Amino acid sequence: MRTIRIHDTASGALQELRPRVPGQVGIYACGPTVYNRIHVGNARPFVVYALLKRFLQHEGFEVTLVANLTDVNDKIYAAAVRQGTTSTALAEEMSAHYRADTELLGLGRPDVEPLATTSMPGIIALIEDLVARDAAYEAEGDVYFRVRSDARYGSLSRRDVDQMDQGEGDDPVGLELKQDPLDFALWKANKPGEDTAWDSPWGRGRPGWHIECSAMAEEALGLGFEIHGGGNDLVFPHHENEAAQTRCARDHELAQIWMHNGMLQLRGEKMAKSVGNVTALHEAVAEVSRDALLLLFCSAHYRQPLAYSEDTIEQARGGIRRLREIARTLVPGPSPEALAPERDAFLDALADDFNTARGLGHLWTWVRDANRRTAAGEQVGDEHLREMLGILALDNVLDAPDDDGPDDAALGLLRERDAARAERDWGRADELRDALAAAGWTVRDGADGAELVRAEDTA
RNA sequence: GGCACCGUGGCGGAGUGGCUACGCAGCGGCCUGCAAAGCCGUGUACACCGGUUCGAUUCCGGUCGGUGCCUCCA
Repeated sequence: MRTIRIHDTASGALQELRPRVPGQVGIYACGPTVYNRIHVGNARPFVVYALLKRFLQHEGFEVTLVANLTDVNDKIYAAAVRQGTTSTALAEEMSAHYRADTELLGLGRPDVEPLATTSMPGIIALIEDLVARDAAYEAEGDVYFRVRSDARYGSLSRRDVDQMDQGEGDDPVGLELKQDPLDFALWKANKPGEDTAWDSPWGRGRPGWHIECSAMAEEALGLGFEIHGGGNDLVFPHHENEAAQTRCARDHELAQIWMHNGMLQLRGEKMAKSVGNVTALHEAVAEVSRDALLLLFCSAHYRQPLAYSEDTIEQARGGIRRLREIARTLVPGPSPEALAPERDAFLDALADDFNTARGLGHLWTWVRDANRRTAAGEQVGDEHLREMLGILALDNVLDAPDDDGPDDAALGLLRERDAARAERDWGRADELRDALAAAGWTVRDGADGAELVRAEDTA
């Protein structure tokens, strides 16, 4: 079990992972608001935290990963009205899409996937506690959080409350009810056009955006859990508010480490629904392949912006091809001890703020050294590589495809070509190679004769 | 305007006070009938200007440029 360090946004420094209960780690990752299908950018945190969980498990930790879905929200109401459906139907439809789309990544499910709509008792109880402590107040059926009641407000995003632009752009009603423009809604009274509402001590209504996460995270993981994650666009206001709510209600911090991933960028700009430059996740998986997409996500440090472009996608595809290639020459079993330092360096890199990019450098060095040994006639065991790729959920590329090998027709052509080559009839041999290529097979001539490789693995 | 982050060789992308990251592409070579794959070799890279230092891409200050957030956003 290595010492794990993770960058904490609140302190701006690496923090050692120190679980409340030794060996047990809770991670809460903010998921999407389900009003349309998620895009590749939304997949980055899903991937980062799923892989972090795998790495921590590899290191011997027991990990509980919680990823919520926001299924009640202004955006959902608005989209439902536009589409002539109910917000409940829309949220359910998009939640199902979200599960199916993320399932395409082949990373399993988070251990808990709470919904705001099924967490109302906890949400309401938390708001009641805040009101009882005078950290929140009711106003005509709304409840607002009193930002200035939290002396540490702004500490996560390093903002000075008195320097902040004040005002809530699109909610003039709320502005009148607030005692301070900085305050934000914990509970919103039901309004015309909103087709869902829940009973509360303040009348029928629904929760604000931030309170659900405070409630659901505490319910699933307790207070002071190890890692709270999400995209860095959530640092303010979402996570700042989440932290403030729990702090004021519980006199305890919600999480120990606030971890934030960088944005996926398309042509230098954040990929976002609001920018309108999105590629749907399910389309990206279909076009890029699940394997290359994961490798692409690992190619840069999680905190850095990641360019999603023809070039970076092609490079990721090339990486997968290279792995498939070496898989053909490795044998099952232990790897040479001399290669262990690269495997260890890979693991050390992940332990140091989950630096997958640095880790991959060592993985590629391992691959090169293994290829060198193979070329020298050594049988190289795949154990190290399988271990490293397993953490990245890419060990599948080492396994032969389940579908059938070359059919009789292809093998016949190969035999014919062997015969032509034996007669040094190069013209005929090349024709047959072209015929095999047309049938989807790439010919590899080696010391032990020719073999066929699926063209999709080499193209 | 405020806060945060970033500017590394053709591209992507780590990292470090002095020692090859790594990958892709290119070039040369080995192997090969040719090719593919693999291997070997190959790049006066650290935005600019000052400062600290024996020495800075790395630390400090400034300039320029970019990205994110500033109550919709992963």
